[in-house]
Amino acid sequence: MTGRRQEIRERNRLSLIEAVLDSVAEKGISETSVSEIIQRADLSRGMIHLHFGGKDNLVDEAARYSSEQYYNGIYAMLETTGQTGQEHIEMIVRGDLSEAILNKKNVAIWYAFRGEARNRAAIAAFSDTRDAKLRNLVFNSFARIAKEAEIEHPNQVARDATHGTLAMLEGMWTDYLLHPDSFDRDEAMRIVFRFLRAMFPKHFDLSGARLYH
Amino acid sequence: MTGRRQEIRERNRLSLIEAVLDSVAEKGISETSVSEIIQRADLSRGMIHLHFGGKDNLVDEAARYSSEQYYNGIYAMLETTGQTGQEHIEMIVRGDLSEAILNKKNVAIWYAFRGEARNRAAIAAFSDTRDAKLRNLVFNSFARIAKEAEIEHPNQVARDATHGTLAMLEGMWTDYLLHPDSFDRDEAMRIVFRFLRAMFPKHFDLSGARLYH
DNA sequence: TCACAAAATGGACAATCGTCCATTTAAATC
DNA sequence: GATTTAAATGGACGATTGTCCATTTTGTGA
Repeated sequence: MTGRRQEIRERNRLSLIEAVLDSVAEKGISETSVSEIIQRADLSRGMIHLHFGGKDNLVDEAARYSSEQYYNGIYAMLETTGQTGQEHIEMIVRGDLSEAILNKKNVAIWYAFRGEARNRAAIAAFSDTRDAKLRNLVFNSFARIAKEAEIEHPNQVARDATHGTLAMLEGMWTDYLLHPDSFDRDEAMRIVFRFLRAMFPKHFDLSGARLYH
Repeated sequence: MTGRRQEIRERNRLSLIEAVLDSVAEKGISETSVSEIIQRADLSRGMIHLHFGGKDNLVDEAARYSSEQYYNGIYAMLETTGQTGQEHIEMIVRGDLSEAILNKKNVAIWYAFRGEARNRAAIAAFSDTRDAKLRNLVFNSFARIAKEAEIEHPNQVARDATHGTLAMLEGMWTDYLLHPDSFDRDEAMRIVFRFLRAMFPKHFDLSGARLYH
């Protein structure tokens, strides 16, 4: 009949990955042991070795999976908006600060992994991949905006804008990490757009993209 | 004679703290074991229990020590500069991005601890303390600047400027964490001051504080 | 110089870690 | 329904973890 066998197998594999993410979010990396993982996944001890060859590989895979989820989320949002550079940027900023992406669990996972990235090549690689993909997306939008704005060094300005915007978003994430309950998403967005308006007054205002100018 | 006894005791105590920081910087928190620590400190196994009551307390103490070092560094720099708000801000930005403070070891330590902060109350508290002290310092400077600038809602603007500036610096640290060798300190500063110039054109230019206006 | 006490030592200890495999379970095929 | 085989189980294993204390070392004051 169907590949029921393989279906169960893949479900179990995914259970392990999600168990790692749950545990990392809840207890941190250093308390995410094999016992902890298999208990959360409700599977037997041997499964980690069977599916991933060892705990470290599983953790790496969980980091990869988590990174992929983030990028998919941002990318999906991008397809629901207009095609101008400023609309893309607005969507990335809004998406990056939205409840769906910037929430307690994701932030806990992301910072836990990054704290270990320096000492785990595989995790560093995924961290880099996520960063590079996003950076490229943002740069392309700013490059279009800078060209439209007819300013002097459009490439240099687009680079600065990319760098500054991503740095600010990163800082907002840290704010959220440290004070999730008092964090104000609207305020965070307003500050980012204040920066963008200063750089591209024809393209942004304090609430996001300016469409007609 | 002198308190030679106590002097050695305190030196050993400090050796343990520094051994933790070295190990966390080099191998990460999860590989910083008691064996690793005492080997680096060149002391005997029982010393951790003797001085700190246990490994967790020692790690917490190391986090506190590291946080204090950071703040002392920034504060010392502040005393070598002028007294205007914009000079203070410039010094904080320069200091925060200087080799003395933003270097591989400090960054590795800081992010490793913060990755665990969510699950360790003591570390979260020091992280918060460092953040609150700096935030207060920056806000006071911006409040003076905003007042001088005679703008409409000086307190609100000072808050936004504080929030935005610290978020950006935070993001720059992350950049450095991920790509320490290609990181460009001057570029990072220029971007921050570009933001500040946009908010307070009479007080900042792309290279820092404007003194006369 | 000796006796005292504070400090440091290093190994014993139980608990936990991650790995691995002989065995059992159950889906797929005949 | 019987046979085959891939998947899952769960305990054994040695290594390593952090704690703790009986013992040794060493600075201090008599």
